[in-house]
Amino acid sequence: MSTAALPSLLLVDDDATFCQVLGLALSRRGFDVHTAYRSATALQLVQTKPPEYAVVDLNLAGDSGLGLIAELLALDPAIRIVVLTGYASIATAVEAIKLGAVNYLAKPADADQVLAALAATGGDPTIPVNVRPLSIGRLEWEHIQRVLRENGGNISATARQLGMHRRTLQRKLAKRPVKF
Amino acid sequence: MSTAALPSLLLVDDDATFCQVLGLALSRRGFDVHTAYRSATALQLVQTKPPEYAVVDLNLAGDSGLGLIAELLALDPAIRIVVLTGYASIATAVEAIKLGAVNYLAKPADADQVLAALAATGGDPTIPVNVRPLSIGRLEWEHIQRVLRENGGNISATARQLGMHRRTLQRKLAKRPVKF
DNA sequence: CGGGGACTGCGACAGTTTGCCGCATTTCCA
DNA sequence: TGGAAATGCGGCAAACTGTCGCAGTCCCCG
Repeated sequence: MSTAALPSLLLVDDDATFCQVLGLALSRRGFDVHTAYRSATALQLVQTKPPEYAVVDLNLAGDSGLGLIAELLALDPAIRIVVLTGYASIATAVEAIKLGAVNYLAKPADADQVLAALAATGGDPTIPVNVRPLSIGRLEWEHIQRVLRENGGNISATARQLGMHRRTLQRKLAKRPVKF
Repeated sequence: MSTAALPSLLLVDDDATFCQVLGLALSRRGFDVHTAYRSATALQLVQTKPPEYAVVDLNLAGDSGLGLIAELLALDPAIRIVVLTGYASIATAVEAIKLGAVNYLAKPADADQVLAALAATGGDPTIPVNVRPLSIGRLEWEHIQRVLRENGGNISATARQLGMHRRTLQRKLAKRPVKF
């Protein structure tokens, strides 16, 4: 197939399997997909030829994907970046959008959702508001994520501040966020 | 304490009790606080004299607070708006930031957290940064009390909404008779 | 360069809490 | 007033938490 007119898309995720699956799905939908498993690789790719779109995971080995967002946009402010993470939290979502991402999705998300997110326009005040409050588990997850960010990712300091044992915090973080 | 240079803050929330408590706390921290229980009132207030800061809830009776964000900023792009909601979601957080809010918090949040959120990335040196986050236990307790009140004290309904077993909620409520 | 000192990941184990059952009473309205 | 819904509580297995320990990694400082 011709790559001449295909919009290019950079997929950054340290999960190789996930990359393959999503990458293939996006290719089928008419994207010229390139993949990187870490920030450094992604930046190299972008320097030679900036893509039009990018899908970035947050939990990349080493530095967080948040930093990558800023670096990608510094190289080319026109890239439309969507964050896609299995450890979604409001705190990181806020940060990602402030940094210039166009959207933020929680895994699992299929190719269509990613596409919709990439295409999303600016602020749309018509988004419906949740009908039910956060569950205890979700609230706890959000709170932990926020404090963790305030402490620059320092687990020990966060645990102390939260009055919770470090081991317990570790175990909580190892789990995925609770839905709802 | 001089009142000459107090920064003005608009608090928009349909929960009158919540407004009073938070409003008082913010006043004590050196803000000239004005309160509105609905969007229309808020807009009127802003037209006469735009505040420097605003704290808005998302589920105002009638239209969502998201729309209000856009309208407030249309009247004065310099207002620093923080969203504070009991029905937080990543989707609305993303929208709020895109619309121009500087931050997004889930209730329960105390006045210090609100201040920290207002100050975020703004580099406003007048605001103290010394914030100790709520412990997990306290956060949970506040949240439970809030939802319980919304459900008129109905334990079964609250437990359902919180995705928690009714027996567990009973035990939690029994254990902590409103001590801090 | 060699030591603290702090952080991190993780196994193990006992003590606590939660999920989930069942059942006897109230409460609440239609 | 009848029945649905809510409540209070006992009990048990499963899941979670608090603790301790240990090894490995970073980084600063003398």
